[in-house]
Amino acid sequence: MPRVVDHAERRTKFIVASWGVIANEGLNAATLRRVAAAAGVTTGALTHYFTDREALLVEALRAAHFAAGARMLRAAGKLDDDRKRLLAVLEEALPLDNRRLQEWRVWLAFWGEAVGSLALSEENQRRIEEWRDFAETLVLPLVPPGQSTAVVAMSLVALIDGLGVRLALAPAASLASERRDARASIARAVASLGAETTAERKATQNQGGKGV
Amino acid sequence: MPRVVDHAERRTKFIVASWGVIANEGLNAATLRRVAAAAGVTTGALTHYFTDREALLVEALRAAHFAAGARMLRAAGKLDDDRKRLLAVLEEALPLDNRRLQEWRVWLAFWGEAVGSLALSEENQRRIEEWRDFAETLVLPLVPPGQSTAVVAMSLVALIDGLGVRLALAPAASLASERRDARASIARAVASLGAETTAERKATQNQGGKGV
DNA sequence: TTTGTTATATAACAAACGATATGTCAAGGG
DNA sequence: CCCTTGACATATCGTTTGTTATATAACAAA
Repeated sequence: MPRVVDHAERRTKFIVASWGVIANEGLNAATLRRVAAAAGVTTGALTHYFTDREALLVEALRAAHFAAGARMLRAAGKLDDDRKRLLAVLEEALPLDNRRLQEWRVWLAFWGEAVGSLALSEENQRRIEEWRDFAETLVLPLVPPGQSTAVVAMSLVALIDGLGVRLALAPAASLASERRDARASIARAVASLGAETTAERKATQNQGGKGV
Repeated sequence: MPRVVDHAERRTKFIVASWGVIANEGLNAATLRRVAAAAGVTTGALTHYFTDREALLVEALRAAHFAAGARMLRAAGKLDDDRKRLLAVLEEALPLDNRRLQEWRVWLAFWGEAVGSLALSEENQRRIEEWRDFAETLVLPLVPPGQSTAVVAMSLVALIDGLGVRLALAPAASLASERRDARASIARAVASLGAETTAERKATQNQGGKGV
């Protein structure tokens, strides 16, 4: 009897609409009216699928985390070599295209707001821990015996976060060159990581091969 | 004839009050009424010193940048050794005490809002460039001849930003251990920076003057 | 004391917000 | 054909916001 629609499809439509508003106009601009308008409907439709504004925003953040996590797992699965896999995942994490740039701006907006909101800070903390654990497994076979895997992984994660923030805030004019520098930065970090284990045995190979 | 007050002192009082509100309750909570109450006055006093809410916030951001910059310059001036100076400045940049933690949370809040506001993004961009230029001058004597100074500096700045974000968002329970890891992370980064220049060329043995 | 000027409190107001209630239309089973 | 049910638009309420206007208090000079 009821008029039938795809609930999941509607919800993701609103999620995507809220991503666009947040990334382009900031989290404050993501009002119920504004998000509904961006999705081409009115607030009546939006409140039909999300009880609260906060529920919408938390789900938007969660969905962004999930999408990014899925992409990174896919990037990791393609490669066999440990160092190449690490590099591929780190590159996948950076905002090197517009979709990922939007994602980073969404995260950035939520980070600022996470201070005052318990639900947001918990969701953020969850993502941070997952991302760090994943990085540790990737880094494990590459870390030299004398060093702490946790510290090495934390350093790489922090490097990605810092580069991501920088790219997310970069003006459009300098975005291309900043992206180039960011890729060179993580290439250097991964190369110097190997230099103390494998490359030291092979001696002098990566000096001209990968340096930028 | 006029009733005389110290204008600069009043303005900084409001700036400091807004820092506290932003760091503890988020940027959205930093309304005129809330900031005025945190400063112990009403909105009438606040609007007497700042034309806009935006003017107050921009000045709060600018003042936070200025305070941090002054601290880092002071940290740099104390030391002569290049590597020690770099490490000291990087440690000074991290949120290792409550005052700096508050500062980082203020920045984080503004980063999220900078997307939608031209004035905020410009002020942010200014600070990012100054910080990068400063890092380049510190890194210059330590970077090996084959590598790009800009990339090395960018890597270190990104590392600091990533660690700072992580610490700014860390729950109070794990803050102490996270701070320890962060210090280990930058110590490792600075040490590995020297390892590729002086140590590699001089065979890692005899370094009386400039050793780690 | 008087007077003029500034600092601050108080009050008012329109705009925008989240939330909710109500109305309307579409779709299918009886 | 009717009637139920869900999807959605529209309208409204109470609250909070930034901003502005007005009133009061403080204070220095005349």
